[in-house]
Amino acid sequence: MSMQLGSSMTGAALPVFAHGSWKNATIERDGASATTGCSVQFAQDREIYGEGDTATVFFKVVEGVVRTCKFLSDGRRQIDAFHVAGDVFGFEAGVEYRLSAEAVCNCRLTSHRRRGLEELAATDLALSQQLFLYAMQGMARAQDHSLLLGRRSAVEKVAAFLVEWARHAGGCQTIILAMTRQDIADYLGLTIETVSRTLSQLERDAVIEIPTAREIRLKDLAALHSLKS
Amino acid sequence: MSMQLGSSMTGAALPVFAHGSWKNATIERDGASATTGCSVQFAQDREIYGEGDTATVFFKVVEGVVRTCKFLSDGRRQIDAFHVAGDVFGFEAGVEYRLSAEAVCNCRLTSHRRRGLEELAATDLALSQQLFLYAMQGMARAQDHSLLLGRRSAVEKVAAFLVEWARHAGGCQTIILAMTRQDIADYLGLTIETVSRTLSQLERDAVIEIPTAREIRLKDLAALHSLKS
DNA sequence: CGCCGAGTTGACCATGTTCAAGGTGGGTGG
DNA sequence: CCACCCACCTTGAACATGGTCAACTCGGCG
Repeated sequence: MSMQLGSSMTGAALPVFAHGSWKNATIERDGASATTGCSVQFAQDREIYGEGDTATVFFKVVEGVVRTCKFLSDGRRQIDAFHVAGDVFGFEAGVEYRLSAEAVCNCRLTSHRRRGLEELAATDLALSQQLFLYAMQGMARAQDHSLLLGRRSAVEKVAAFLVEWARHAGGCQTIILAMTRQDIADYLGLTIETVSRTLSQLERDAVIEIPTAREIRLKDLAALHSLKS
Repeated sequence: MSMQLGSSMTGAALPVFAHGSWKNATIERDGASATTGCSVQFAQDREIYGEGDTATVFFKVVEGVVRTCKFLSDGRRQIDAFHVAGDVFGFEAGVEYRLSAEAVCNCRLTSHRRRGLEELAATDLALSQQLFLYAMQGMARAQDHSLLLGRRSAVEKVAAFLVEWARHAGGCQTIILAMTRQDIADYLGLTIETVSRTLSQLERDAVIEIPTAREIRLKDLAALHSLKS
């Protein structure tokens, strides 16, 4: 029985522990089911867990898209990240989830008991290192997001989002958005109207094409990259 | 010889590995100097390292304040965090520093060779777990910062900054700012003028008092907390 | 005393938000 | 099959928040 802790953790060239061959480490488990993923499904917009819930399990996306977000008391929402197939989310240092997680579309996930994994990690150095890498990449992602939110204009934000999502979509020219305009807005720290207007403007400028609302064709990738600033 | 990886990592009640007593773990080292901190000093506004530099060492603040930040090509700057005594910064998963680090004021740091630490971590489970905790807390901080930058107004941002910094200042009523208005602005994703205006407004509202520019007396902490929204 | 960098303040402006109206498309029920 | 509905999206106009530009103040230091 084996568990692979996610392509998101091994994709980039990030040699953490230079001496070891931790890369693509696959965690072998002989028999016990403590860390075996249970397959679970969530329908669109279903809450997977809420901020403050006790974090007994974490998840890996098999299929679909998940958003992790925080809410302010008045309902304002900030989406921290969209998680796609292979991504791990909901792994916490503390006892509670620090964010909420919701299914952007119908999703298949595997859930993993945290306790079991931790016990395993305590004896398995490679796994420990993998968890570390997961955390470091999460930090890097959040820091990049801060730069996006703090210092970029609406066009720059939208362009950055499209470029980022194009990678998710496998470098294809036409990207299919799993999320609504509201999701995009809450990810970029904008309103739904500004996102819509900005996309329309980009289409008028012949940088993109929007056949249907959820389908965006990137006509001028170079322009998009320079718009990111 | 021993190294303590920072109060910032052991301060909060964050039981990562529930079975172990990792808390306040002190890394013992017998003899070799690979991970022993060298004491280093940096004058105000000196660069400690730049984004893209090879990350051979990381640092722990002994005295003073350090900012870590990113720059856009046109000079816009986003400060990711201010690091105070006890905080570790500059520990990277990859080969390069992902942010720049600069001394906000005259600083004393200890620098630690990364390679040495990694070799040690490969054999030392407690240290491995501590590094993991460092990364997880860094991720949590960056995520909170994203919420601040994306979904809050100028007053809310400034109020949040003051409350946060009050903790750094040991819960004292009067806080001494090590950083300039420009630093605060770049941390909050605002301009220097907006920060200044917002502080003035808070003073007019009798929430704070500003005896000198770098000294802020928090008169109404409850009001500040509610302004954070 | 005068300079200089940091901070403050004001007037104007631009970007993005708010509020409101209309469009579009997929699904359901007659 | 078509009509209707509803959620999602787009567009417009007025508005507000924060940015820009510029003048001025303050305090430290030669």
